[in-house]
Parts: sequence; C-alpha cells; structure tokens
Amino acid sequence: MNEIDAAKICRALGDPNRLQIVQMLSGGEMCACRLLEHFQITQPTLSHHMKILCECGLVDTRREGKWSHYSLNCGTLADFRVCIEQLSCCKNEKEGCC
Amino acid sequence: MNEIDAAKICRALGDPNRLQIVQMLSGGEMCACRLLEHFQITQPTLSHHMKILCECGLVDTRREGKWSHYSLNCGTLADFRVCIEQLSCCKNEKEGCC
DNA sequence: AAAACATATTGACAAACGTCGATGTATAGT
DNA sequence: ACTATACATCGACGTTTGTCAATATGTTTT
Repeated sequence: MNEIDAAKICRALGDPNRLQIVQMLSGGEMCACRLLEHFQITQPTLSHHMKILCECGLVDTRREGKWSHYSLNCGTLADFRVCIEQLSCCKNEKEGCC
Repeated sequence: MNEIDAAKICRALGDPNRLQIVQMLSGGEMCACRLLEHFQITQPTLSHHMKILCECGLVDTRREGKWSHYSLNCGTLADFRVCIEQLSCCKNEKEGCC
C-alpha cells in the first residue's frame, strides 16, 4: 500500500462519525438504516460518509432488496494495519511503511 | 484512547505529507531542516504540519539551540496502534476500539 | 553589534469538508 | 397503480484545510 492510499484511508477515518461507523462494522455487516440509528446525522449525511469509506476501499457494499449492507474490506484493512504497525518510535525496528 | 483522540490522529495522518513525515520519524529523531529537504513545501508549511502532528500527541519536540528535533511519541503511537489493531473484518474477534 | 541561520507566527486565499433540505431512484407491500 | 420504505444524488451553506509570502522570534557566528 502506497502513501497516497494510506493517507486516504487515514483521512476517511479522521472524522469521528466515520471512525465510529468503522468500529461498528468491525462487529460484522450492518445496513445503513441500523447505522443511522446510532448517530445524530441525517440520512444523506450518512450516505455521504459511507461513500467516502467505500471510495478508499475500506468498506464494501452489498445490495439486498431495499437494503444496503456495509462491511469492512478484509484486504484493505489488513494492508492498512500493516502500514500502521510499521510505524515505530524505536530505532531498532525496521521501517519503511507502505 | 477515545474516538475523538483517535480520529484526531487519523486526521493528522490523513495528509500525504504528514504521513510521510511520520514514516521518516519512524526511523528516529529528525530536525525540521532535514525533513524540509525531502518535501516540495515551504518552511512555514512544514512548521504548520509539525504543529498539527504535535497537537494530536503523535510527535514530540526537543529544542536544541537553533534546531527543533522531532520524534514520535511512543505512548500515543502504542495507543493508536492498539486502536487500529482492534478493527476487524471478521466477527470472531472481540471489538470495541478505544 | 551585526549578520546569518532555524524555526514559528500571521494573514490571506482557493479548495475541500461536513452538513442539511429537497429531490431522485429503486424495491416492497397494499 | 399507489404508497411506503431504503438509499443515493444534488445544490447550497458555513467551516476547516493546505498552502504561501511576509514577518517575527530566538540562536549562533562573525
């Protein structure tokens, strides 16, 4: 994962609402209507946030009738975690993230 | 680490220049003048980025004469890494980040 | 004391962001 | 067919962001 993509994911996670959405999806797939219940934002705003999370590759959509089910993308999440884990405050560890 | 602080760190890392700065500091302490050499930005802009990285707790400053030496804050970095590692695309893992 | 250097601060500006109300699109139920 | 539901898109708005030139602050050197 290059720095541009990693930064894009970071930026997506940089909004408190979006970070909380990702944390909720960490428990498994969830539809927009259920997500919406947990926030003080309107439906268009949630839709906008979901679009940003999808566009950076962190979240996938699965359409089922009226419902959109969102889930975390395992591949992107794994790559991103590696990227963050490579950050180190000590010199003894190899660096060179992404 | 709560969601507000985690989101603030994510936002700080959400700029490609700042992510790269953090990656460079991952190799050890570095002064502003050396960081500046690697980017196509002016000195005031770098100073602004460093302020943002410091304010979220991810970076520390050590003044030595004319030079400001920057380094990653181990505690904040560790907390943040835990936060990201708790994100999971599988249901079998415990979640509840931050 | 003066000049040179390293960094921070200020003020300005265009671009991007988060949010909303209104509207559009598609599906499900009556 | 009509209505209700779930979600996306559009247009607008105030706010924040990334950037720079200009200037200020503090340190070292001459």
